[in-house]
Amino acid sequence: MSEPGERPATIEDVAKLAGVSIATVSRALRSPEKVAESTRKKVTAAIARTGYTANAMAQNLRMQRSQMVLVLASSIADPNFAGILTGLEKAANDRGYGVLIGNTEGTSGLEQNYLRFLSTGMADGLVLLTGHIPVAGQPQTPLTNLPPIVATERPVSNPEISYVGVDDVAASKVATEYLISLGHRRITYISGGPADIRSDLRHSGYLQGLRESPEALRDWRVEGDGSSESGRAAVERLFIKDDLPTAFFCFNDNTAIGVISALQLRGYRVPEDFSVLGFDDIPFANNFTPGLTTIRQPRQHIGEKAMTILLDRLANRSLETRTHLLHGDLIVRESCGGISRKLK
Amino acid sequence: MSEPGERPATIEDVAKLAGVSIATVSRALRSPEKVAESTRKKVTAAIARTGYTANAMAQNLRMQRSQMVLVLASSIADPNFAGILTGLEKAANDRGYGVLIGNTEGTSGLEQNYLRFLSTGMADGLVLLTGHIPVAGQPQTPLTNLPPIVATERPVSNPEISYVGVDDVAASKVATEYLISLGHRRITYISGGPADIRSDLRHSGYLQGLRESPEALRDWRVEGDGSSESGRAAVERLFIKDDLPTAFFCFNDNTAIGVISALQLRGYRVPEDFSVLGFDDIPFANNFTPGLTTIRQPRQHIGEKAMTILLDRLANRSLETRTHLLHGDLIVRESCGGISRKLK
DNA sequence: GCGTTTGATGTAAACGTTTTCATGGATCGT
DNA sequence: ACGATCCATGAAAACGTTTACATCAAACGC
Repeated sequence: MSEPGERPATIEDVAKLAGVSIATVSRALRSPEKVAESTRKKVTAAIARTGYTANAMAQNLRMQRSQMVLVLASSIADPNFAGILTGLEKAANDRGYGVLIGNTEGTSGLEQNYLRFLSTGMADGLVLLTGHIPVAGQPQTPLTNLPPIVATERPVSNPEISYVGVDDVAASKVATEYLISLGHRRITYISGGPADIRSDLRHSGYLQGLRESPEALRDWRVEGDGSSESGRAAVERLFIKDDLPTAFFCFNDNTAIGVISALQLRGYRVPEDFSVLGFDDIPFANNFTPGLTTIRQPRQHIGEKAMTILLDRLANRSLETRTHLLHGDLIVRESCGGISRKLK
Repeated sequence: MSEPGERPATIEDVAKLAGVSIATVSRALRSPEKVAESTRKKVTAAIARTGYTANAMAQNLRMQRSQMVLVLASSIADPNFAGILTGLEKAANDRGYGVLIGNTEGTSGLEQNYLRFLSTGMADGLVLLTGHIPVAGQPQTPLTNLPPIVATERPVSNPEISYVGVDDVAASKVATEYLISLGHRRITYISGGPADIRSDLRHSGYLQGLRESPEALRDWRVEGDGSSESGRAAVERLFIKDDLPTAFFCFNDNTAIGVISALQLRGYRVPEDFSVLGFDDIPFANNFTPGLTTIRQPRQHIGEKAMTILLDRLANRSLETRTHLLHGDLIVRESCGGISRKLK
């Protein structure tokens, strides 16, 4: 029904048409068992005729909620973002929640700006992909009384905040052991920069892996920052010293790609001359030549789990904050090989 | 100051503290010129003391709007999505709007589901990245009385819907002319599948490019579907016939990557033996080896422009629907070369 | 000085729901 | 047959705003 120029039908229109009160219409929709079969039918018919849909603003105002979750990311373009968002979105939608996104570009100003969704009640909960708790610069913004928050992708050190992510330490250990099993004894870890906690976690997993095989034990860490450019730079620095590893374990796939292209530029081949192992399994890892051997982040699962924890918390505020680590599989492609050819 | 367990301050708390009516508080905030300097100061002070922030639900209910835009995408993982979303989000945020995202996965069921945001008034406008107008399967959902809609990334053929995107025809013509200028006379176009209008647009740009040079004029179109796998398959089919081009103009970068890897697998080199030109300039085009020569989509600009048009329309409903085409630059990297070496 | 304009403020309606409480009729147990 | 219980429904309050309208004092023109 609903004519072109017409305003949307309200609960009152339905009530009038069905010959009942608005309370009954509301009940027929929200708790049908409380209303007589016969009148429920009348209401249903009236709803169909009017094309009524409940106004969400009015509902949410009355019920003091928004059915909306704010997702704050420092970069939408991050290769991991899409997968995680897919998972977040799916879990939210399954439970009737909407996902509001905010791109902070790492600036505190934008971050503050997005927090308005929380303080005005337009969002009930917060998912942080930024790696830090939004700092309330203004005295106005009360850090106390925060809504439920869950961090993903990058951990946040705060007991009030749940975290869901891959088990960096365990996965890095597996990765390192794999390199050792291929015969490598000189393995460099290229870090993701000092600001990123994950870089330290992966480093410590790498150390645990090395510890299994005493002859390989050398904490050989070169600083990078997670960009492919920093991977290239790291390789160049190693060549200057002429002290070279036979394998690289990189903080992420971007770095690994940088490492590989730097090596290729110098005329070396991967995996024949050097092995390179990444982290993330970004969508492109498979299209790269050579195919990247890497640790896969179960991005979608991470997103789903994070949203589930958040919504559970929203439904039951007394729930504990949790930190939930998911397993990251080693994906073997072509960028790692045996030590045979050079050994040095 | 807002104590821990306390409920957020309302306009009434502020009014009481300032010794005025709630109407005056509202006016002090929305139209300060209507309130005396002295009382405005009292109100401001009271607001600071209570930490008051207006409840958005109440505001929006009263004002019959939501300050929210729904973005419907068929795949969040699409390499173009992040850039466009960044632009959409930026423009929306600049004007106080929020961005609600919905991942339809191409299924009509999910699509319908997300439309609830529109019909319940949780969103004021719609951005479509799906390439089609959501079909209302149920008689309930009235296609009449739709909110302002703008399509991006994929055109939608409907006069009621604005469109913002790259000028596919012009850009494809430039791409083809570039290949011709390198000396190529046998140029294949690998399509993006029958379902995608853009594939036809790019094809017709390709034809226009060929027309400039009579000796190259051969409408040589091979069907693909936009995936790298389909690029690979297209190459294989050409090799079976043993009728080979010297250059490939591909519907998108994914296809181009598939084409290149198929050629490399057969032992050919790009660009020495074949030239391959893509479309999109996906973030990875630069990291691929060889670097992809391609047409760059100004993703962020597209997003910003689309959102601007939508919000303008929201502010002034009588505005015309528009279709706005942006220029796509040719980005020259390494995947295209002269014809010299083989000529055949 | 007296109507009239002006300016600042308060009162109350409205936005569209959900839900508590009251009401009245039917059903029950005895 | 009568009080108690139950069930379906309606009236009205509440959620937190914005804004049309009323009010009243001060300033104004003459």
